Amino acid sequence: VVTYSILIEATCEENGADQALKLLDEMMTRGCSPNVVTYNILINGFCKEGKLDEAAKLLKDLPSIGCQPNVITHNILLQGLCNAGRWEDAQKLLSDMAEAGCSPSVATYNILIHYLCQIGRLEQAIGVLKEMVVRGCTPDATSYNPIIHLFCKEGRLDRAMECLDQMISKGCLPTIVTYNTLLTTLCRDGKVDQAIHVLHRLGHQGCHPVLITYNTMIKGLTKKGNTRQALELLDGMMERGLTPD
RNA sequence: ACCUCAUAUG
Repeated sequence: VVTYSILIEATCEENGADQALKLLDEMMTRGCSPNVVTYNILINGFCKEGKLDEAAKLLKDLPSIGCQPNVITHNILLQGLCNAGRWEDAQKLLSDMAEAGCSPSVATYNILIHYLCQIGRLEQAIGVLKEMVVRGCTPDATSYNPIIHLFCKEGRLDRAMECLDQMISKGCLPTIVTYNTLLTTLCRDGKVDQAIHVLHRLGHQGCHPVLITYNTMIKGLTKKGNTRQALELLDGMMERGLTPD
């Protein structure tokens, strides 16, 4: 079943999910039973092609085929619906999920937060963040990053920095993406000194600057006319084994 | 073997 599932995934990517269904038939003919992973792969294939109704139908039919959908099955469809902006259908899926006794995972909430932030619904996104905690899911950096990004986009750098402090105080480790988001905004706003300060501190949270980090900082410094310090950073990045582009 | 992939520079 693993062999066939891998092949079905590759077929989805190269020839589409409809073609992959033929391979599903073949595996069953040969006496090999697909499992939930096999079906998840197919549902994901349909979603990636925008064939959401096909994906939804397959999910709905699973129990009668003798396969119980799991949280990943639902997350896959949820992501597809969000990408298509079908928020109502996404809500419906969440309630179906609850009804089926399938508990949301961190990824479930992250998909929702990311979507809400993309469409600028900051308050709703924060609502989901709070709800996941109540429901026993611990937010991770993927939960916080889109919210920080939206704060930055809306010119609320203060709230973004607050959010960073909050995640750290709750024991959630920021990633370099978190810092790149903040550094970009600091540099754009001309607050390069503060950016430098943050750059020097991100190592304390287990993060390491990457190429994007340096390009952002160097841009910020040169914009301020501080070419000397920009050149120092160039040396610094090469010392760390990073190749300038 | 399956779901989140988010951040720049130009």
